[in-house]
Amino acid sequence: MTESEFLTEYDPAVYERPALAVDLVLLGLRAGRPAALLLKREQHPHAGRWALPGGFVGIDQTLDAAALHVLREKAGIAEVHLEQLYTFGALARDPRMRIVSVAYLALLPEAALAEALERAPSLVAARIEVPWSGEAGGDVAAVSAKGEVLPLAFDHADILAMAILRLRGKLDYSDVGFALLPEHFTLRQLQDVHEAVLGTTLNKPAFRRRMLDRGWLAPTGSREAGTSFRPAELYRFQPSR
Amino acid sequence: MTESEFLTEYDPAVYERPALAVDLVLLGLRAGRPAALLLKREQHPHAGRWALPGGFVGIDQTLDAAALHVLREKAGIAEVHLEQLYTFGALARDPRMRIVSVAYLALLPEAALAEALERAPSLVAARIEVPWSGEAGGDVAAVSAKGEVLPLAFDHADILAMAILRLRGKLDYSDVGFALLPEHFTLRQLQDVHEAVLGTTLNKPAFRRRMLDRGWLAPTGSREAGTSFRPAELYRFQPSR
DNA sequence: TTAGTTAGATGCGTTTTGCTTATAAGACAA
DNA sequence: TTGTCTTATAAGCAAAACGCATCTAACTAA
Repeated sequence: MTESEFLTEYDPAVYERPALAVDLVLLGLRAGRPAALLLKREQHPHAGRWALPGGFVGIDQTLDAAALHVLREKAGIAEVHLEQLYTFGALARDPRMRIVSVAYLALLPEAALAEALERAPSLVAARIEVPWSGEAGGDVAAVSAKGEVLPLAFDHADILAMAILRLRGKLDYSDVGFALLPEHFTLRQLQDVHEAVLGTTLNKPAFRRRMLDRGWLAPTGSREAGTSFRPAELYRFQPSR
Repeated sequence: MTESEFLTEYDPAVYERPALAVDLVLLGLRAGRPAALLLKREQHPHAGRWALPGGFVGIDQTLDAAALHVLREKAGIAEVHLEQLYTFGALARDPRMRIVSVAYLALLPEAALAEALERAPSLVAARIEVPWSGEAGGDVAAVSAKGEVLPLAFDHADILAMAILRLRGKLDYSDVGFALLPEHFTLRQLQDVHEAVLGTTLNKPAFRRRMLDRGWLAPTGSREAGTSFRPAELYRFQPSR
């Protein structure tokens, strides 16, 4: 959009249009590490490689709706944090035809991740390793539970890298961290989420203070159960006062 | 992109595709306030309203290339900071047909902004006002030099809002601020940029210390000229050490 | 020389942060 | 019942960051 001359002269049928798709990074934590849900490609191109779940954008579908559709149909989940990441438009992203893809980031609490794995058996959770090269964030690697490096299809390594980097960047000034936790959680669990995403360890008292001072945490009054030591207070996320 | 079944069954010719465009927020500072370059629409729809310069994405054009093309053709500039902002895909953004638009943010130093106004006489610089509603950032308003509120076309108010918000968010942890300055600049000019973007005043000694400690500033040894008072040291931006 | 103006530096109290240490609360075993 | 183990939570303190007022430097203009 879009100057007048351009559009009035523009006949939609004349110019070939790129196909438009969405790709979803379904991100959660497994064993204290970031993990994404991937699908093994059976057909060419990139048969045998691992891809993000995705789908085309219908002519009467918003981008968000297309992403939600993929979330429901391919992962069997809804009700998770979903945000647009970035749009990838390299010419040869897909060897078959020109496809521009709007990447989305979905954040799954552990339960949602397990549920997705159950409902969609073709999905596999792969640990995502991001070398801490300063801030640049070099090449990511997807690693299976057995420790094998999974080759990624298309430009999906770039998309995964951007997802992790975005998450890292937003973590301590926004409330995205809570999207990876169940409704009730302890401060230690919240810190584990931050440490997993950042790939570092954090100072416990400082982290507690910072989080409590934010005003986002409401104590529930109850405590975690099943520990063999002092149980921690359970908190709820309370959006901005 | 995109599961195998989906794609092999997908015949590009069968499904109607959204048109794909780019829209550019050409942002600079005028008289200490953020300003964007807008075009008055002459034709329907939204004739008489003001729009961001934009254009369609060619089938053999990357998104960045399409944005650069608009930058050169419609504003007569190149060599400015250009980054992808967000992709807008509401169904009725454009009443004529379904157009998905990838928004880009270009940051123009004062000289580039003036140059664009000269080379593309149809462009008008409009001050962008963003109410400081917490962080949410309510409706933006584009205001002409004469103080008139310019009605914006399509969803371009949303795009402008996102541009300003993104800039505010990145300002103090990234180096985007320098993209709005000439090669040599004083600390006061840098502070003016930050104050203009944030819409607040900043503490001078604290700002100086913070900026100098970042290690991004290299003193040139020369000083500004033409002042009727003590001239300030000129600095250069030196990317990350 | 003096007044006016802004650059740049200094000093200091307050707040934030990192880190260490102490106390509290539960399970469990003796 | 009591002591031990483990983690939660709180308290204390030094270092760093920050906000703010003030002081000095450098230049023009009269």
